[in-house]
Amino acid sequence: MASEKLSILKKPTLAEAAITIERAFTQRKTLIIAGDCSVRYTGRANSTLENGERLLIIKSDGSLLVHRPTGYEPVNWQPSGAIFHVEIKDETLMIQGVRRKPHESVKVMFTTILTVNSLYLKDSGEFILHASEDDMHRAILLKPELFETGFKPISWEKHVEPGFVDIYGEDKNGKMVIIEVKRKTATKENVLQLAKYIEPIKAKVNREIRAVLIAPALAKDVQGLLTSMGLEFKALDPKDCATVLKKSGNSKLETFFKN
Amino acid sequence: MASEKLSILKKPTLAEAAITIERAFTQRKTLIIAGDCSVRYTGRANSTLENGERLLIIKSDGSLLVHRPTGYEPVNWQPSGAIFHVEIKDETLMIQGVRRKPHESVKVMFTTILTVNSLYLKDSGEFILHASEDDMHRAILLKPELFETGFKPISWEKHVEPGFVDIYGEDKNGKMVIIEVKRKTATKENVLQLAKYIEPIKAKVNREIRAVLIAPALAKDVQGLLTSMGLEFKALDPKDCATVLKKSGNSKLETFFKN
DNA sequence: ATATGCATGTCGCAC
DNA sequence: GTGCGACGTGCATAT
Repeated sequence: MASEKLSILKKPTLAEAAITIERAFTQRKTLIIAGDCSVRYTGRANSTLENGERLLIIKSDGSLLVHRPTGYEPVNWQPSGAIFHVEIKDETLMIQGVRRKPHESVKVMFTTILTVNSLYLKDSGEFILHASEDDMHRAILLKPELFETGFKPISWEKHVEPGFVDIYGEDKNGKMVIIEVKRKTATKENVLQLAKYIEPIKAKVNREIRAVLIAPALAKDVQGLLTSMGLEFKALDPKDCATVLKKSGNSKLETFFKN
Repeated sequence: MASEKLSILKKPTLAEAAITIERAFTQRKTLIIAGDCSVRYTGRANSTLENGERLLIIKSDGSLLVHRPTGYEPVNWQPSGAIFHVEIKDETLMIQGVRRKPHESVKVMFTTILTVNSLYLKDSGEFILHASEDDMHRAILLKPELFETGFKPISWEKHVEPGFVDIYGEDKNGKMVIIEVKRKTATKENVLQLAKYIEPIKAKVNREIRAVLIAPALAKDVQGLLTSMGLEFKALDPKDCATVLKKSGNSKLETFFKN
């Protein structure tokens, strides 16, 4: 009973709730509390949230979420690493999560509690995401003609002041190519970023350089800026890159990485 | 009974769960489901999550969250606006949330369900956040000596190619001042951004210009870059700005905005 | 509708 | 620890 996998309270008193909550903390369970509360945050900024019915979720790693009945994002939160404290005072159940570095605190004050769910969740399932920017890098390294026939990648994620270059190599004429990859429609910012990367390289190596932005699309008004700065654009869909990787597996890629 | 504010199932069968879930959708309630599931996402990218015990939250506005037992962020999600579909097949309860624009889908397949909470949440409490970057703008406009005695702001959020300038004005000697405000430690990126902005302005107006970065702090290695580009830095804490605004209220600020 | 920039962004990775 | 950039970023705002 003390260590049941699952305990649920329906409309408990604050005192009853407090006991289950405390126990959940010591047993490192996941807590879900629904009820009428106000919230106060102090830390990197300050915020107040007046009374209303919300969901409070506290995980065993010390992360905290306050969710209103609408919206994808939590209205208040604490990333993992917080330490919690519970107390009842003046007909109010207060749960406080405190975190250092940065120092910040979320206080949730409940006046009424609808439910408390305390449960032990076991989860070791693997999560895999495809079609990231990194997948695009790998796909281009694996199959350089995704960019251009004759392109030979030489290096990737290369550190050059003032930052990193995603991929660089040589085209079929031996001209140096610098590639910046984006998984979303490329913006003005991205163009400026690429421009600022190539400037010092141009200054250093005394060769002609092609600077290429690879992305699924280009923002509408950016085309002009791009060409005026002497940069190139090549359309490429991250999903297509994921497909390429899927087809050829990782073995060939590892060979590439080794040399 | 049909429209109870709060219904909770403990270790229901999939069929029992499905009924409560369907009802929650039609009644626009908030759903919390805990159980063993796998998840599949298709849309801007693709992802798979193998079996494990998680929390699924579905709100009445069509937002969806899948939370693992650790971590602040949901492992899978759907922003508000999704439409849901429930079905049981092959000993599996599948909940699918589909959204258009962009077209994407999250499928959660439950093999076991620990709990279902279906609840109606009423929340009209006001949320107020202090110490945003916008608060910093307003504080400087209201009390220019936060930057420098004798500074006279002229405009803010002014559009100048290739972007916006946060605040501009004149110092006590009548020299033009361009200010970029950041609420966090300023990075190399921020410095370069400011540099990019002032170049075209310098070219246009044929006057000397002071370019100032205002932020709570400066990243370690950036000081050199900053001075080498002829930019200035002024430390300012967003929290202090919030205090300034709190003290003087908004009336004076509105007067400023009017003129 | 698209573009642009902030966020208590969070998170992971390199130095 | 700090710096730096990606993220299925989400979100509001201005055009």
